[in-house]
Amino acid sequence: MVSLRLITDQPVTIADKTFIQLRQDIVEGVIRPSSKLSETELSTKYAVSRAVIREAINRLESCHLVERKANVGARVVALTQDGLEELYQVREALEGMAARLAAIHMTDAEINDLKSLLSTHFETVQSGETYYQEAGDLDFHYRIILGSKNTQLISMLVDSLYHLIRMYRVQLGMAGPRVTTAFDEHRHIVQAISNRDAELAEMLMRRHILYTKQNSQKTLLSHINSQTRM
Amino acid sequence: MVSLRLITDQPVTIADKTFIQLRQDIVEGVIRPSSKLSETELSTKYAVSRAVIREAINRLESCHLVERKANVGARVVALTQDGLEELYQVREALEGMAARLAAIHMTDAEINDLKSLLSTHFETVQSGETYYQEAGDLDFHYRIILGSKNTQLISMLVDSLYHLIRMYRVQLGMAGPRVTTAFDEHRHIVQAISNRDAELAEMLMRRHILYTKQNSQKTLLSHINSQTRM
DNA sequence: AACTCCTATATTGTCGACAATTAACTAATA
DNA sequence: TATTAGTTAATTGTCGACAATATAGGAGTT
Repeated sequence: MVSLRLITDQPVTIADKTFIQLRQDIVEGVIRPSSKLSETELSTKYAVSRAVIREAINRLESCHLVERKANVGARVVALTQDGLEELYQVREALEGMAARLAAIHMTDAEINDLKSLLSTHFETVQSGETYYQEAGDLDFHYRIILGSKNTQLISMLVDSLYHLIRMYRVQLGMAGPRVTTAFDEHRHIVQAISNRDAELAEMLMRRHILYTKQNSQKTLLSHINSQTRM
Repeated sequence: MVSLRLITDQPVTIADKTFIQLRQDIVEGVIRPSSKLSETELSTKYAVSRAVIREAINRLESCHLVERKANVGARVVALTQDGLEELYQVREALEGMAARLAAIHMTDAEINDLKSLLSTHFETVQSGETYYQEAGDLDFHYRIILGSKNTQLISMLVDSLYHLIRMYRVQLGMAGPRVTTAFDEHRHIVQAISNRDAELAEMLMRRHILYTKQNSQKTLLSHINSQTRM
């Protein structure tokens, strides 16, 4: 139904697996930001042919995880404050629209699932654990994104933007203290979707992402200050 | 500065040229929608190796101009009403944000250029020619998009979304009667940007795109009705 | 010593061939 | 006749080799 081959179906071809492996290694910093990607080196390292590596690198370029120059080669993107800012601006626009469309297109059953997911999170918060867990937060956002039923939108967010954001999160250690506040924001968004108030859902989602951005930037700044260089 | 290698720099490699040629042929309907892209066939047709064709097809997939299935092959996307709807939803979100950012980041010189571009268009309208010319309209939108100074945003709009939209326009013959009204909308957007009113600029751009969408859908509908199938 | 030009080396770009998979066709059976 | 299994043909996936380009280093000159 949706074209997210790499999400719904498991990878079938060597190039698929290599692409996913490379992406993971880049996102998690095994391959450092700004470092060069030598095709021959990687082909021996991952035990595949250069053609496979080339295809993987091409796909990574489409995700904006690496940058290529003709006849020179590919480098992993650098992590900069401007880059993070740009990312969150795009995310605000796209995911705001996703929330708007989700309020229109999600089925009642899907909305109920979303509510029960929120309840589970609420219990987690009450039990003292930090709510803003990677997995839980991602689950929440993914459901709304998928709820938009817009394949273009879904693909842009899930296939590229989220991996880049995760790269910043993982490598600059952005756990953040936004524990209970984020939960309330989530709750209000779900309420708006449940009321089929598309306008409000978009607005609340955009504000939620704006807050998240400000928090991330603070974390990034302190991270830069604590290091000599990045 | 900006990563738009294929926009700013001219293509240097055979794969670049082939990609651009293939993209043009798909957008302009030389290669029909929903038709299969045989690698061997294309490699003989364009007189390049299969590896080059494969790389081109991979890039086309990233632009959402073709869809691939592993071990089966690639097909040109189909032109559907839902597809057009999805496209315009994404465009509204992204280009609205672009207008917002342009109001913040465009230099005074760039804004003046935009104003003089508008004046040129005004004269064209007065002289009786239709304003909503492909070239003029595109020029206007591109300047605002580039004015956002957000490379992610720019890349998404210029490298993929706009080619898809143009594919619909060209193949379904959407010239549209939105002649002078579109001009007024453009004028108001420029005014908002000139006033550095980011909020208003985004809102006006979104409405402008919404109008364009409704117009396109009307054209598409009548196009479908005049044909037995599409 | 600084600069330019040239050469050598390493890396990317391109190609044709082989391997693996899918789709179509045929034949056999219920 | 419909269905299933097997076989064949065609297409895609993968690979290693060769060609073209860029970077680095050294020789020569001012």
